[in-house]
Amino acid sequence: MSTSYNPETVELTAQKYWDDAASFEVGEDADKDKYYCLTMFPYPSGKLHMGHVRVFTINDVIARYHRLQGKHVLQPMGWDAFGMPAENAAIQRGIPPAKWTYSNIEDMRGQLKRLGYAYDWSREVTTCRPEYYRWEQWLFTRMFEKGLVYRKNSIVNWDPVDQTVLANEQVIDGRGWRSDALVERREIPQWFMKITDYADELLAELDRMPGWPDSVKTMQRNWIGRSEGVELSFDVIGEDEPLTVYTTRPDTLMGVTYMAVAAEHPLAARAAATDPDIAAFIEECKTMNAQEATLETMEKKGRALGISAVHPLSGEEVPLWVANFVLMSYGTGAVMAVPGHDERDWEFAKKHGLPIRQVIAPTDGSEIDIDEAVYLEHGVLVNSGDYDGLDFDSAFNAIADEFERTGRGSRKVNYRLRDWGVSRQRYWGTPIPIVYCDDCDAVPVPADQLPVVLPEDVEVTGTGSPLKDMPEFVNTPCPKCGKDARRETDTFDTFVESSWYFARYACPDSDAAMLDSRVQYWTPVDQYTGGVEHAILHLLYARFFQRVMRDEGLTDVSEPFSNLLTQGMVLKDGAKMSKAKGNTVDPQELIQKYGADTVRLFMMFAAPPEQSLEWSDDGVQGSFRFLKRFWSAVVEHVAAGPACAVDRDALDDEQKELRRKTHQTIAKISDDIGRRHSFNTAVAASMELLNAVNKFADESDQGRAVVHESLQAVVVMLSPMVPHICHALWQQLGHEEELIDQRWPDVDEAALAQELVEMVVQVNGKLRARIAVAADAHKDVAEAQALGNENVQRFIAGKEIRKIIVVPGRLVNVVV
RNA sequence: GCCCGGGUGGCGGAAUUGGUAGACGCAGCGGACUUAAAAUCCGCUAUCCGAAAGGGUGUGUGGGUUCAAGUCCCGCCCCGGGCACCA
Repeated sequence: MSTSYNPETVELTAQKYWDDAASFEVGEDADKDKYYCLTMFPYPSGKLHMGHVRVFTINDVIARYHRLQGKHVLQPMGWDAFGMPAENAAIQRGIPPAKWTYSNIEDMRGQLKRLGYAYDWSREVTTCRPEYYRWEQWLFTRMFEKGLVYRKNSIVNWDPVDQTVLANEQVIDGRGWRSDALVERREIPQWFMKITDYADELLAELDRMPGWPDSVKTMQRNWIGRSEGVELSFDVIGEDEPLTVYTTRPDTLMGVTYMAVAAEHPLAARAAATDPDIAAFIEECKTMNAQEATLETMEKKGRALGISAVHPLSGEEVPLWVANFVLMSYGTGAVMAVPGHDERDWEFAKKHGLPIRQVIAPTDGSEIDIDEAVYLEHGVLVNSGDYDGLDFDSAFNAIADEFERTGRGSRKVNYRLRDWGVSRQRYWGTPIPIVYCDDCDAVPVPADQLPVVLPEDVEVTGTGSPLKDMPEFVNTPCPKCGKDARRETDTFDTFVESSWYFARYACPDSDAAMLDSRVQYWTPVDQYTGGVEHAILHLLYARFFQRVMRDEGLTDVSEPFSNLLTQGMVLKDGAKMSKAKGNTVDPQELIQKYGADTVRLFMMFAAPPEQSLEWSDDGVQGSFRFLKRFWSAVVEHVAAGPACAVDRDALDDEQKELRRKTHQTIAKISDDIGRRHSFNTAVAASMELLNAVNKFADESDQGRAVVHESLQAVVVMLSPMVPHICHALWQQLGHEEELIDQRWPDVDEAALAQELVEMVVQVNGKLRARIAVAADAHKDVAEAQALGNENVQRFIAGKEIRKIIVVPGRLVNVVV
């Protein structure tokens, strides 16, 4: 073998070996301890970007590490192949979405292979294939039978020029991205999945998921947003139907000075019929962006409707308003307003000159001015008649009891979480398996008629819907009565595909059922890795789907992912890499220049996985330099002839010291990778050990033996990150058996023992000296040695020692 | 606006349970090798004062707790992610 490091030769050789030996294809072996290591599968956008390289490398390191720990590891890969970019490419370049997608998959698979990831390619899953999506169509029809899906009207962004529905990101400043037309809010019937049926379970289980980051669990808790409140009704003067509202603050009920309804509310519509100003306001609300971020930050506007409700406790009349921040689709489409104790109500009242009434006072008896500032805390009731003096809990219960007694309201648990709207008015997605019949209404497609195949040979123009224009797709007999009927032309949200692919990897070829018994062996996923941007939606939908599959009897598992690692983005010049900013770095070019191992190493070394990673071309150079040094250290050591075994009793002090460093490093890297996922410090520790080996110039038998032990350990421990070079160096070190089948090195506790340890001495918390103390020395000995130190004496001379703190093996702090 | 993160040398980052701030690497500076350059190797490198020994300052910002705070608590500023049709 040549003495200089040639990454291309080394990497292609290793990859060919793994390929020929099918090293990473795994079956279900009941005697082995399985480890399912998964990364969020990519959208096949055309080319791998650095973000992909980062997350895939992180996951590959974890997978290869666990294999060296003796686990039976499954690491699959596949494609989240439906989605908008394929349609955009079709519009711009006239290539059918299917053709574009399949060709991207080919390219990206090649790139992944060149990076040397330990994937079981025999399990590859592609979501735009009928053999995949037929099973989610099937599950949808099962959910239909169980009443877990339903149809209701909901709002979409309608582009009146292109006659099409736009995604939020396609609406720029209220206008369509292609047509520049003013986008309208339009209500259309859409399919929903009842994720709220599982809200309690999804929430409760978070407390029993130690393998997930607290930040993600908190985000999901807040997203589900369980609240306990009271639903109560207000009579409306001149109306038969009372107005129902939900509040979590019934204690502030006596502070209600007005109420607000949504623009689409029937009461508002009735008022608009006679009042052109209200009609114009409602019209204005139609062009309003419905995104939560916009709703919360926009100017709060409203109009008085000229009608009043009756306060259920005081009998007082409170005016009714229509307001742009109340949405018909959330809750009852109406809210009670307590300007004294709600931020938004306070601002609205100030703006429109509505009365503000204080009904809560601070518990400590201090005075507040409700005209100056809103008071949001829980406190003691005032100006509330019989309820005066009660605290939050007593008032809540007293008022809730009163409403339940009179039948005008009841306690209610509410969730911020809304049901999952899965309908998309797009071509490139899974057809929703429903047929509309004039007699039988919406009929699910029977299992034996699935899949409903998406026609792949289409022309996408960006105007209208391709499926609607295909009579051969749309026209079909009703599965129930046989009469002429029409297929649903909407497709699923692509989050549906990504909500169960992790289970399908266990049995990708199962053609008799969605999942088969192999799923019992592999799931749950032991380690799941992906971007934080998926912390809520994808991960919550996947947790929901897992339970739906469980309740369908397909699996016993409730939680799909035991451990979760959320990785940060790859930045360049402080910003996310994007074509628009022109700050992208092509992994392909770097691999050609330095090899896959250098790219992988830099990714692992430059930042801890959870943080964003700042790209640096110079840093890549440094990683390449390190691999060259690593290569020559091993090659030169081997060239000097064979090394004998370490004889622990025959080592001199320096040999002992290198050996201590070796075993300290083994302990550190094991912890860094296995427990902390701190790959950057694991790499740094390897560099330190290699630096120590390079400085160690002892050609004696035991000297070479100790070096041999170090190098061997580094080769094994770096192999999860840089598998190709380690594969070659392991052979250089004279091994016949393959590195991927080795075991992680063990720590020799005896080698860690130290006679002297360094302790620092502080005076009043400031570092004044370092002393060497026997490792097993008593506190008093360390204390005496510290006080005897010359520099310490300078700072304590003539002062009274008030206290001495000794932290064994670490420091002595003298307080004067 | 709300929820979740983050802020440490010229740069990426380290400091794991409140106990030596700046490991490791990059860049820079000095040196060796070379006809020269590249590559490689060796040394220095938070900052200020000092010849040195040593000392002062220092982890976005203002307070607080503690013998001891990058780490814990309270307020503020800035940056990033998510907010239900980007994936």
